[in-house]
Amino acid sequence: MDELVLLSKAMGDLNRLNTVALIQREKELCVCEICDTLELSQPLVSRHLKQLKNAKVLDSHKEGKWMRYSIVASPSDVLAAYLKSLEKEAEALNPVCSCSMR
Amino acid sequence: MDELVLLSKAMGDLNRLNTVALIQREKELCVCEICDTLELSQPLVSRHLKQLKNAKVLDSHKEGKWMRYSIVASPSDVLAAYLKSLEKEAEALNPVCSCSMR
DNA sequence: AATTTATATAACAATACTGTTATATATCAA
DNA sequence: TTGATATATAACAGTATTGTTATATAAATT
Repeated sequence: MDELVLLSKAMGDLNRLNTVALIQREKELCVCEICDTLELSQPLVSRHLKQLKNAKVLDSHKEGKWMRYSIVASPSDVLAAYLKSLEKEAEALNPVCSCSMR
Repeated sequence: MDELVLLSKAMGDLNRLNTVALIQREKELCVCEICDTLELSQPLVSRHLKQLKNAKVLDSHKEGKWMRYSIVASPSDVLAAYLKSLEKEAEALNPVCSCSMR
């Protein structure tokens, strides 16, 4: 039950929903791409990402200087429903402002 | 998207998740039954119910002195996933302390 | 080694949320 | 009509959350 509260809280913020939608659309993104695309400050995005990882929405791995974030491999049923719903929303978001890495 | 934020926020509290689980299990409950069963104060439950109605999780109708709450007739896909997940959780909750009405 | 770049964290102000107590409203019963 | 019951709302304290600015860490580049 606590897992479900964590997930719900993680999804209860527009910036985080947009972040998840964007990452799902692009499969994998680094922090600076999310900042630039959603026009959010870097510390803010960093903290949102931490919360989404904690709620088992996102995974991350380091790639040189960059931290790459992606959707977890096996989403829970509720998360899967969110992801499906966010697919449509993701179309409305800006194209990714690629950082030097891509 | 705002609807999804509203829904997520509504589900991001253990007392509200328990309330939804209980109402789903019992089909329909009045406020005092929820207070007694979950051992929460009446004003607190009242406010949680208002938030759940606002997020389109619950419906309500007046029946004499009582306000009866139930799950909305046509849940969104994400809400449907929550409800399915809450079915199991509901079993762990106390039996309903029936108010004079039942 | 010094500088730049990417990310994370800490400290803070502003706002939002939870749960409480007190009170208002509305219906029913005596 | 008076009192009791069910619910809603207002006011409040305590806590949590958001977004900001400043700073730390870590990898890459010069």
